[in-house]
Amino acid sequence: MIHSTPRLRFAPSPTGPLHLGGARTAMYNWAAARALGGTFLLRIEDTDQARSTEASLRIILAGLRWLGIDWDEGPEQGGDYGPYFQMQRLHLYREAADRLLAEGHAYLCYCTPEEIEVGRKELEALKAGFSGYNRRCRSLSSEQRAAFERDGRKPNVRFKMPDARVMQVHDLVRGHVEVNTKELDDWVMLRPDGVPLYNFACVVDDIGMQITHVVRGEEHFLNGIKQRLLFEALGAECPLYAHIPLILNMEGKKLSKRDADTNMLDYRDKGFPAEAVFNYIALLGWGFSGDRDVFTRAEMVGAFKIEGIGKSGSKFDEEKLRWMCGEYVRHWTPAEFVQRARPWLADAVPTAAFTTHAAWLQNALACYQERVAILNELAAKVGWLFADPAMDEAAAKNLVKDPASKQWLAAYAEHLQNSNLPPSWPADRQGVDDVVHLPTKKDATAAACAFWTPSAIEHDCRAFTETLGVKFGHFVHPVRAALTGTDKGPGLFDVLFLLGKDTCVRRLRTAAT
RNA sequence: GUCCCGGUCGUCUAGUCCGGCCUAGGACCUCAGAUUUUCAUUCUGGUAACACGGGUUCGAAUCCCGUCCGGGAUACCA
Repeated sequence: MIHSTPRLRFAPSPTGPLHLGGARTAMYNWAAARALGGTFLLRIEDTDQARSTEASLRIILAGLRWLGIDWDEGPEQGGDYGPYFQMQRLHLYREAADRLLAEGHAYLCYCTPEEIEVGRKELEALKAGFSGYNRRCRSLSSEQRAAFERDGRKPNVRFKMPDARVMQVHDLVRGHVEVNTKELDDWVMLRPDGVPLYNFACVVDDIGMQITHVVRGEEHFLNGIKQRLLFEALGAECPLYAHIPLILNMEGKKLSKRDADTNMLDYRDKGFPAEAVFNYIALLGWGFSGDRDVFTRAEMVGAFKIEGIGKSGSKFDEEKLRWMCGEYVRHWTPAEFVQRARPWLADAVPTAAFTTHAAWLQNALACYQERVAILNELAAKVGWLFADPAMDEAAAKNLVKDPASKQWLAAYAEHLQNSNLPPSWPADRQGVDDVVHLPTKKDATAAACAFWTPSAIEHDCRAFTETLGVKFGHFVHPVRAALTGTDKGPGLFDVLFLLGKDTCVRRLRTAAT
């Protein structure tokens, strides 16, 4: 190991939001740093001035925070190895470039883009395989150089690649790989305006920030070769590299806007639990164990090894992500569920329900905890709790399936009128044991409180259907339709309990007419 | 074109390094059943894979070679 403490980084360029792939890269670096007891830092690669924006940076940082990926050094955090924005480190690149120039590892290139293109075409015509920059400026005489300067040409700084050196490298994920440097260009390190290009800035900073491990997408594999050479030229030891496969869509193509939300914050805003998204992303190329795939961040850190990342590409599966979300939602306590769902309920639930009728609301929402995976699905389901619902098609059908059902409803309305059904929200429900946490504690006994519990209501209802001479199974469907306007949802007696006497009676009578 | 990497159920993967414990395990999806007042949850069970062809070996998903397919790279983007 190069440095005593492992130091890892995530180095996004703020040219767009934090997407799935970036989130995974950040996560693996983060997890490795935490697992190794090292430092995780953020470095902002903002050298693409045309595309970098402040807004993107904010979105990236928010996305990371949302996923629970925290950094020890970087933006809004500081640290001893800053600055952490590349545009604030230009002098460091200039220095390194001068050194490389002086030591003969780099040279000035005066070629115009057009000239480079012409050179490339010529090499291509040779059909010798590799085609790139023809290295014309490598061997410029001082006269030629002076002539270019007189023409007002401003030089790039190019790195001198070895002609045909076989690089034997070890990649933490790919293992032993050999690459011949003849496949590589003399690449540009520094532009005339002093702004560095990716490979150069990356290495100068990895040295400066004492990075020990680099986990990044496989599109950087060849960059890794260029970078190793640069580390060597600069007399520094290079970090351990791990190049991981990309995330693909279900067709095996590059993930696009059509396949998944490209912005992590979209998942947040739709109500995907962050823990679930984190958990799911972790699984894209890494396995917790042979027989478990639900785990906490801490458990991941405990089990994570860079070498354990898979070599084959993985496809993003929305269905499994959705399942994972449900898995997390169901494990929250009812109180937690209310609290976490609240932002998505602003329009669907009256504020008073959260404050003066919190216990009642908690009961009501608890009924949906196993029926919802993504929080934005909730609002559309709970309307019947607060306002007389419109009847959907399936419910309307259930209402008329049996010609006698309207009579049942009318009779049941009368029956409930004289019953111990709890009062309706938002009327005073004092004395009602609203803390039964439906639907998990249906067995609370009727004797325990002044008003009926769901199980007591059911008991009574079964008896009632008998006196009515109707099969219980037939009876419940029209009642559910009348009360909720749909044919799905919580247990019917939870519905009655939550709605209370006045509302139930009113809706039954309305449906009976 | 050239170079690099990969290929286990439809999907994510375990197993591959150190061949036998793999008649290939788990999860999602799907199907069937159970529970049930609906939906959902839960439970039980089923379908489903070592890309193909050659080797090596007593024995190969695991090692070797070839083929095919997929991905990545080949910038004054990162």
